Amino acid sequence: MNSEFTIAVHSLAYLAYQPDRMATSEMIAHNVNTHPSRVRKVMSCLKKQGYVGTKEGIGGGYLFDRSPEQITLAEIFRATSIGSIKPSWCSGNGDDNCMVACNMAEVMDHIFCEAEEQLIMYLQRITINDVLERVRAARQQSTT
Amino acid sequence: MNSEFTIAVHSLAYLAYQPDRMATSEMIAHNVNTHPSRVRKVMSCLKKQGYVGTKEGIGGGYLFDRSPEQITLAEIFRATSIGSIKPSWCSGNGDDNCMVACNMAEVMDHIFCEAEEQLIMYLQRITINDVLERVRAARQQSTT
DNA sequence: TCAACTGTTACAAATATAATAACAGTACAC
DNA sequence: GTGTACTGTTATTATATTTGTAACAGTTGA
Repeated sequence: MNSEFTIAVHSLAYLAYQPDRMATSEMIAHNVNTHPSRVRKVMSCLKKQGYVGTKEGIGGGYLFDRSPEQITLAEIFRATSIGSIKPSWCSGNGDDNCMVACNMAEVMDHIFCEAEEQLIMYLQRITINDVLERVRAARQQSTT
Repeated sequence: MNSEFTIAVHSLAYLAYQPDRMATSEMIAHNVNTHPSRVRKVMSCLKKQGYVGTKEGIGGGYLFDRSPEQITLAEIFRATSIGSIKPSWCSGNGDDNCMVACNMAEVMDHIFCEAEEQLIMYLQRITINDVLERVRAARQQSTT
């Protein structure tokens, strides 16, 4: 799977963690441990879908546009990584006369598509707020 | 996801399609449209798990060891591609003092792990025989 | 003992992913 | 206005992963 999903979730959790302040791409990138440009690319996508607000110019950056309890990971997955379950390689057709060779790609495609739907149903149950709660719980455990 | 899963499923469906004859890696590779060496690598793995029988030497090749109705795609996935849902890149720790930065990798890891379990549960419901049936159904549709 | 296989390793080629640089556009401070 | 600090976007380079291919030891049967 594409790691843009990870970047998006981490960035949103970071925004949820400090809800009042605007965060610049540089701040987020430092927290996520990647390049600011990559963060901007992902956040630009999230902005278009209405998940975050942005402000250009001095004092600008990113801010939540909806509440962290409303946004599920399913939505983020759809925005950033739809179709990434299916491998790019597909078993082609080396034998025109064979029923299996001719139709396997289509059958596998369908299987990967449904598999992704299952995945999305699972991600539907997790919100950005849940992620932040889990982060808090993980911290708790590592200090005991 | 790793395409070895696709190669494995295609190969097994091909074996199920002509259950009496042994198929060589070359025959399978031609049908799957890849290199015989890649097929041998995948099949070697399936052999170790007891899904297919192999015979070396003249007249050798691969043959089903269990019936196609028994083998689910979940088993094949586990044998070939476990762990491949999770992206190799993970959001690292650029900020030691931040709870989010420190624990996000662990939280995401857990999410990907559970997501994979969901996927496996879905694949559990599909057997190699089902795949062959779907191939037959696809053929049916394309001729009408 | 030869031919036709598998099993395995090593390496080259192709592709995908991530990092980085660069710069136009925007908003605010002065 | 002009400078500064930001986003948005594109292009390019570096790195990692995936796939294809070759090579050869080991096995089996004619």
